[in-house]
Amino acid sequence: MPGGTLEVPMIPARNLRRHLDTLVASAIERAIAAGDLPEVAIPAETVERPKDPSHGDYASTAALRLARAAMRPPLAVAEAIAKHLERDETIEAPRVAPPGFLNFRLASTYLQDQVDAVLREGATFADLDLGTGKRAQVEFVSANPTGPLHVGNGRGAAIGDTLASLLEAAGYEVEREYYVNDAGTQAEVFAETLYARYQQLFGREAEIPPEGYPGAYMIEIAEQIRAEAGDRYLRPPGEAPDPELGERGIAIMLERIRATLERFGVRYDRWYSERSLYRPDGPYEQAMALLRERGFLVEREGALWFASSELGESKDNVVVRSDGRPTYYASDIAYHFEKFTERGFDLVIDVWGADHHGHVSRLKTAVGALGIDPARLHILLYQLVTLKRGGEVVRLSKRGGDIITLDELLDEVGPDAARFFFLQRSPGAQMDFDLDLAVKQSNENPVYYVQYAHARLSSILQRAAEQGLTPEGGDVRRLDQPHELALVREMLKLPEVIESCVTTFEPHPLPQYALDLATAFHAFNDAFKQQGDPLLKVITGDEQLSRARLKLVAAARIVLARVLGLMGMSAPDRM
RNA sequence: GCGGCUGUAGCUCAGCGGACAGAGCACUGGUCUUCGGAACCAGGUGGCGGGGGUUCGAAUCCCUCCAGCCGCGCCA
Repeated sequence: MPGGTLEVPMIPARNLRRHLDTLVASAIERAIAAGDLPEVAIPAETVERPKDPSHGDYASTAALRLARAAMRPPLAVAEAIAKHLERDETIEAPRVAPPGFLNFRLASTYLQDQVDAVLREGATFADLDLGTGKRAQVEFVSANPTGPLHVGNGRGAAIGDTLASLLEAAGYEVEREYYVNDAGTQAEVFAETLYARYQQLFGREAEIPPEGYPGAYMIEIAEQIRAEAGDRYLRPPGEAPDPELGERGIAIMLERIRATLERFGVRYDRWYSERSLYRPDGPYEQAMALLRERGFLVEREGALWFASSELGESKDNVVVRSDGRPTYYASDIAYHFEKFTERGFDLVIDVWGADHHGHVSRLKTAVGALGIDPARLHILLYQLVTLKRGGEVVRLSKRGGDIITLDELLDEVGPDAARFFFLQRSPGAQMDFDLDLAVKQSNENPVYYVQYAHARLSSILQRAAEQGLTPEGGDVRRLDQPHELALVREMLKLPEVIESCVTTFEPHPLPQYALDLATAFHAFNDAFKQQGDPLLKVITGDEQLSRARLKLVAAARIVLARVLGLMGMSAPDRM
C-alpha cells in the first residue's frame, strides 16, 4: 500500500452499477439547480450494460426518459447531465451518443486495481449481501421414491442445486431439501408392486397392480430384500402385504436416489419425510386447525374441502377424502406451513416439473390463507427434457419402464457436461439434450472449452512457479494491454451475473458467462501469437511485467473457478 | 372448452421496453516452429410464428389468430 495518500475506499465491482446510478442522479440534481434542466422527477436505475461493447461498459438512458418531461431533445438533456456529472476513480469522461445515451467507460486504473481486489477477496469475490441475515430453503427433485431418477429429474437437480449455491453467494443461509413422498397412494402402489415381485421370487402367482411399477428395478429391490431378510415378509396368499416391506423398499429406493444425486454433485441438508407431517399435533393437524379456525374448510359430499374459490381460485379442492385420508394437497399445505412457521425460512423455493404448474396457484393461495405472505414462496417450474442422438429424438417410453435414467446419462456424458447443458437453458423452455455434443471431448463442446481455460490458467501459474516466478510484488499498473483490460472487464461482470440470477431465481445466465470469461482469457492468452509479439506472453524476460501478468492470471483463475463452482462443476488444473 | 408455457440464424438456445438482434454448434477462409491447438483471428447467415395496437423507441407491453407442449381427479 502506498503510504501517505488519503485512503478512499474503492467502489467494489458489485456496487458499480448502483454507484453510477447515483452519479447520474446527482448530476441531474445539479443540472436542475444550475438551471440547465427544468424541474423534473429523477428517474431511478437508468444505468445498464449496453449490448454493444463499443458503447462502453455502462450506459444511462436517463436523458431518453427525461426528454419529454424536460421538453428538450434527448441529446441536449444528455449533454446537460454530462456537464454536471461528477467523475471519480471508476470512470473516464462520459460520452453522449445519439439518440441520447450517456456512455461510461471504466477507467484503466480502476480495472487494474480490481485485479488486486480479486486476489485479496479470493473465493469470496462476487459475494453479495442481498440475503445477509436471511434464511432460504431450496427444495428440489423430491421425486417419488418409487423408481430411479430420470433425465428430467437431473434438470431439476442442476437447477435447484445451483440456485441454492447462488443464494449462498448472495448472502443467504441456505438449506437444500428433498421432500420424500413416503405417504399416500403412490407409496401404497409401490408397496403392492414390490410385494407382487417378492412373491414371484418365491414362485407364487402374483400380479403387479394395473397402475403399478413394471420396471425391472422392482425385481432387483425384491431380490435385495429376499437376500437380506429371506421369506420374512411372505404372508398367507391373499393377505395384504406387511407394511414394513413397503418401508424397506422405499428405503432402498431412496438410497439409490441419494447415490445418484451424490454422483451428480448434489448433497442435501435434509430429507424430509411426508409421513412425519402427520405426527400428533404436528404440522398437518396445526395447519388444518388454523384453516378450520379461519373458516376455510367445508364439508361436502363426505369430503373436506378447502374453500379456495372464495380466495380467487377457479374451484375448491379436496383436502381430506371421503375415506378419511388426506390428499397430497393437504400434505403440501402442512409441509409449507411447517417451512414458514416452525422453521422460519424467509424465502422458500420449490423447484417443480412443469407438469405440476396447475398446483402453483392453489398452494400459494393456501399459504396466504394460513397468514403467510405468498411472496415468500417462489415456485420455479422447469419444462421437460428431450434427448437427442444423431439428430434423432430418443423416445422415452414410461409404460414399458424403459425410461432413460439419470445414472445412464451420467454414465454417458459425466456430471460436469450434464450440469452445464441442463443449466444452459432457461427453466421455462423445453430443452433438447444433445447427447452427441455433450459427449464430445473436443472444441465442439463448450464444457471443455470452459474447463480448458481453467487448466491453462493453472498451467501458466505452475510453469511460472517452476521458474521461481510468482505474482508476488507485481504492479498491476503494468497491465495496460487491450486484451488484459478486456479480461478484467469480463471478470468484473460476475457479481452482476449472480445478482441477476438470484433476483430472477434463474441460473441459466451462468453458463453463457462462463463461456464469455473463458473466451476473454483465451484471447488474452493467445494475443502474442496473433500479434507475433513474444513480449505479450505472461512469462517474458521482464520479471516485473511477468509478475503483474501472473496476478491477472491468478485473479482470472479465481473468478473462473468460482463460476464453475457455482454450477457444481469441477475446475481441473489439467485435462 | 378454460388456464399456463413455448414459437428468434441450418440446429440447440440467450436477449423480454432502449443504440445496427446475440451465443454455442455447423459452414468458409486465415494465424502461429504453440507460457497446453481441447487455442486465436476474420466471414456469411435471421429481422424475432402471422396480423393489429400502445410508445420518442417493441423480439420485448396489449389484443387477436396459428402451431407445439403441459395442466384442468377425493393421483402426486
